[in-house]
Amino acid sequence: MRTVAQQITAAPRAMPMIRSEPVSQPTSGVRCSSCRFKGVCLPGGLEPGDLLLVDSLAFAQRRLHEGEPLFHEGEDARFIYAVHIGTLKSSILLRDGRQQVTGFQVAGEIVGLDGVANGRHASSVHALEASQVCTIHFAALCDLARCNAHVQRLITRLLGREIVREQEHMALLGDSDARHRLEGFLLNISRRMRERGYSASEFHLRMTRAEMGSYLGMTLETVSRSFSALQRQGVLEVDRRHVRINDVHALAQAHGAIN
Amino acid sequence: MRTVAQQITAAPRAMPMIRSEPVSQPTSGVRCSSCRFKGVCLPGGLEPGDLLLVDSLAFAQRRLHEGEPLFHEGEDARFIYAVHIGTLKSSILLRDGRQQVTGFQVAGEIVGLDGVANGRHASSVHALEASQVCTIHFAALCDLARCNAHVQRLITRLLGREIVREQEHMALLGDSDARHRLEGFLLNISRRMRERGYSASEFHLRMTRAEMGSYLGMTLETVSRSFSALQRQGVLEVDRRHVRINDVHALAQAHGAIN
DNA sequence: CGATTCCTTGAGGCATCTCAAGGCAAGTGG
DNA sequence: CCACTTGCCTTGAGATGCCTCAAGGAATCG
Repeated sequence: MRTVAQQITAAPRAMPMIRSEPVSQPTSGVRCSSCRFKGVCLPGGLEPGDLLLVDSLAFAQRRLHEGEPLFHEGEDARFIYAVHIGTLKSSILLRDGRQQVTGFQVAGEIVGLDGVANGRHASSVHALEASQVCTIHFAALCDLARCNAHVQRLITRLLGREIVREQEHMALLGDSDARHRLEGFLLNISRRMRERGYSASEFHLRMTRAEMGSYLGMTLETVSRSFSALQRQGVLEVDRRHVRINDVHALAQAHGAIN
Repeated sequence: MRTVAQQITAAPRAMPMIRSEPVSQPTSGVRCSSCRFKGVCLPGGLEPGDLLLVDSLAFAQRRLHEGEPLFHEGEDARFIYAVHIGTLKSSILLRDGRQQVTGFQVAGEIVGLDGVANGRHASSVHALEASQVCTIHFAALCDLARCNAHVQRLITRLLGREIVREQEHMALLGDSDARHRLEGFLLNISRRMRERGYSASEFHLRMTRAEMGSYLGMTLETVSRSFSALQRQGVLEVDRRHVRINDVHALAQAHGAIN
């Protein structure tokens, strides 16, 4: 239990609370409870009562054009963002000036969590297509957590999942074979598409070969050649960014088992 | 560098390791407020009053022999752990059965955060030398957070820092040149040694060439050759696991600036 | 229609991997 | 105390998968 006094003194000192600050055009008032992605997104696993609590934050929306940055490495990090429509890409700057892609985010996924450690973003995020995000004032969310253990657990899980996701990425990068890395990437996309009600076997990639390559630790030429090789093997059919996996289950089996 | 851990290593004779059996019984009652690492460890940045609150958890200690596991991938994750003495290694199992090292932890660093997402550890942790950890019941820590916003912020920062740390590791892996990756690794160790009051230029590595290689995405032979090359260049002197960097500052400069 | 961006494919080079041999230090057992 | 074993490291030689460089095709756009 906490006292009212603690609640008052502790809250505003950490971060100034500016709730629906108009970063761009605030299409204010989007609520999780009526969002089609509530199952997989921020409030995933929350009970109806707690969901209403999160609704009270009434996330402002922000639209992004293709290529537009959401935020840059080093910038002030007061918000985290949930992808509502579209696809984003996260990246970090390497010491030699190259950009390393650390992730791709689709609807229902969260970006900006790298900023909660010290209030500065450690990565940059750009839109790969016309997109829309919910801007979530992190301090406000934390305030909710103070009144509600479920919301507190939510934040912890959110950050914890991000840690696991990054570990999975490292496991992917640990694969010594370029073709296998691409397979793993495509299977990952496939699963996320399925979880969102889209086809697991046929989808449209939103990123360039170079961006895939950066994410997977290879050059764009090697990505291209790996696609061609997988097509020759009859694993998939690829036409530019459109991919059809012939047998997702078989591929997953083969990928998991064989070297 | 002489650490406390080395004094301990000499004493006990090697004994057969039985996997799941806890070797130590909790030496209860270790408190953060009297720990030499309180500045860099879990309670870093906490004010004295809040520190006493964390003290109330009175962490049980657990001793680990060299090579002994702290926990395994897939196991129930109710605790997180702070390294009190010694060095740990975290790793994940790749789909081909190989073990990929994801991190090394020294005194004052936290392991087990990958388990807070869904209550199962996503990685395994082993002791690289005789070590000692504080076992922190995560749910109990979260309970404290409910009474105290600073502790809540502490947990968030803890998880957030882990996210940033993993991103830094990915940035390291993104470096295309093996020698540069090794340099980056040594500079990282150097910084952590300095932060703990040890020499930044001379230290003893606790892991094998193979473990370094796994962490850095190269074979043990390439690690060895890279060490030799750096020695030939006059950057450092290496004798087995003992490393002396001739000019840390110059190396950091060169590493940051040049390709 | 030219400019641009993205992708594919080829040829050659090279950094790293693989395989192999040997050295050193520490532990083990006679 | 000394052979023997074991684990770890170093170095060499050859193989290779990926990178670099280069050219050209296809879609998109102003």
